[in-house]
Amino acid sequence: MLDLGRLRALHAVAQHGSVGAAATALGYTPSAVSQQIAKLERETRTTLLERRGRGVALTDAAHLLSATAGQVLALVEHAEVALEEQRGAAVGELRVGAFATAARGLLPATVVRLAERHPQLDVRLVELDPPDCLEAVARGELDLAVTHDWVNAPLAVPEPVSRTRLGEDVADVLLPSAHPLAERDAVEPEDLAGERWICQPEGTICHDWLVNTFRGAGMEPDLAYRIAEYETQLSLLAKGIGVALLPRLGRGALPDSVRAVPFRPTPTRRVFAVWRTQAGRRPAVTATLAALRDCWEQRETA
Amino acid sequence: MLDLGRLRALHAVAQHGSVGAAATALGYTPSAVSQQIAKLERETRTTLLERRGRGVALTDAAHLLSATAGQVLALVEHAEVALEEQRGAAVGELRVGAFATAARGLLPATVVRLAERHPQLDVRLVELDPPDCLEAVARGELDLAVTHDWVNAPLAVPEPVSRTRLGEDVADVLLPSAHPLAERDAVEPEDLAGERWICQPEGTICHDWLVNTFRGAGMEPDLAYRIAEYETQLSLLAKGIGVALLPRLGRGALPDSVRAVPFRPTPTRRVFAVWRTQAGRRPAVTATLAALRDCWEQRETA
DNA sequence: CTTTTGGTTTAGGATCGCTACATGTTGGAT
DNA sequence: ATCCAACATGTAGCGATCCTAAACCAAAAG
Repeated sequence: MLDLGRLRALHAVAQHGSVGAAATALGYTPSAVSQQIAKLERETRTTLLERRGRGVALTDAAHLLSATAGQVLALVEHAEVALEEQRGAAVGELRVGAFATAARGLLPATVVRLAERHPQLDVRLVELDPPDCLEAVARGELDLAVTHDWVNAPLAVPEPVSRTRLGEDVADVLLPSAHPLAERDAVEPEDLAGERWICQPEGTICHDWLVNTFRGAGMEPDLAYRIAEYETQLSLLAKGIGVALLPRLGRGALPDSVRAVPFRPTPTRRVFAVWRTQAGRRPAVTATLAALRDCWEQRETA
Repeated sequence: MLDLGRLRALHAVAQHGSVGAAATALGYTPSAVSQQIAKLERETRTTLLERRGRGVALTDAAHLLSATAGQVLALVEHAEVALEEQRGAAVGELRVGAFATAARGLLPATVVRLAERHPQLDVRLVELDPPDCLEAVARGELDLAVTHDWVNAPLAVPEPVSRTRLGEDVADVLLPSAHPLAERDAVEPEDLAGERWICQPEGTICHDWLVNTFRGAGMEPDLAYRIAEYETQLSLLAKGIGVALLPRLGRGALPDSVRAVPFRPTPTRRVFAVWRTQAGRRPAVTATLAALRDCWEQRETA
């Protein structure tokens, strides 16, 4: 493998026409340049310089080599500049995870905003449950994730992971419009005894919250429909065959056939962004955090 | 000015995925590679590697730098080749890969011939399966490789790789001399129903060919002995406990206790030499191709 | 001839870059 | 819970490298 310094020496001689001039240009003594080129000749087993009168002339091989050396040097210089530029710019691939609701209600806007601000950034999004999010981030499979917790199960982030709170997400009870309670200001567990619930599968926060709260009131909710998909839940609601507890985040506009009524006590979960602390210095990560916060604000004011 | 050696180290880490693998590929210790990259980081005032679990991950800057490093290395290699070409002599190190049979039956003669004709040439030989051969050549870890395909799985060479056909290799059935079919002119699958086969492991061409051909005739071969090593196969044959399908290339003289009988349909594979197209102008490569062709001829006439 | 200009060689000291070995983590196996 | 294997990094030291300085050589100019 040819040495870059020697190539530079040859190139300088080609450009400046003499060993001395090249040496001055490079800040060396002529001796150094002469030695470098002698080494290059030994390495390539080629004659590069020929004495011509008092000066030197380049052989064909030297011209050839000098030409590619010029390209190489330009490339390397370009790379150095690019590095400098890139320091502070958000570029590259960023793998983001988010729980389903956030993936629906928060991330699309964030991805669009990032694409506007940082066209060099390539955001990959994957929907993932909160515990998986955290693991994936810790393992480095994700660069950043949006996750949540709630009071009964606070989020414990492992050592090398940082987090920041984006805000709080409140869940309401969704009722068919024809339901007797549909126009109430708020409802409590006691009001909803005997209802058939549309609920996410076991292990999700909505499920746990519901079961917990009802048991706290000495009751057991009837979880008749275990549905993971948001649209499915909505169409069950629209048919009027059950009630549901659904977070505001990512809920969108409700059809006329469904009403949202606040629940007491208020089901609240805290939404976080998490990332490997080490990667926090990546401009791409800080830019995404900023975009997430912006989009969260915008959502709240809307 | 960035140092080429350090760029190469970074590029190797990017390609091989770990410091250790890169070190092996470059012929250094992991410590050396680690130090090189640490220096590169200091030079560029950039973080390039991040510890991730037991291994490392490249930062955005590192990916960027590695990409241009790849270009630079390609350019430099191109320049080296051009120089050598200009000189016209086959010299330097030439890393050659070959599948097992060729490594046994073709390469030894080739290496000897090359050593006679081009004493300056330093040939390194490594036995490698065909798919690995192709990859290694494409990645530049080998300068040239001898590989093969067969009709059911034609060889697809990636873009920057060239190939030339050396010839065809035919496989025969090997039978114990005492076998009733041992003196036949040819045998067919039907003749060999119920035989216990000595065969190479799954994934090898002999194995696939055998299974394919028998299934085409509505039968299933009984692959009783899965042996990779040629000598072991031969000694099993000599014991008379099975039959085998073995290519003529690299077979050598058979002991009296074993007979070779042609098979119908004839199992044929095409043997190729492959090399990076760019390196094809290296005299060392063309000289080796010539030597390979010569030795193949000689083998056929023998 | 001598001088001037320019390149090469040699000697020597600073630095570099490698290896060997020790250390620190992590993740899987017992 | 504990050990072990895999992997990366830190340290010390030795040999190679690369520079400068100074001597040396060769060609043109006076």
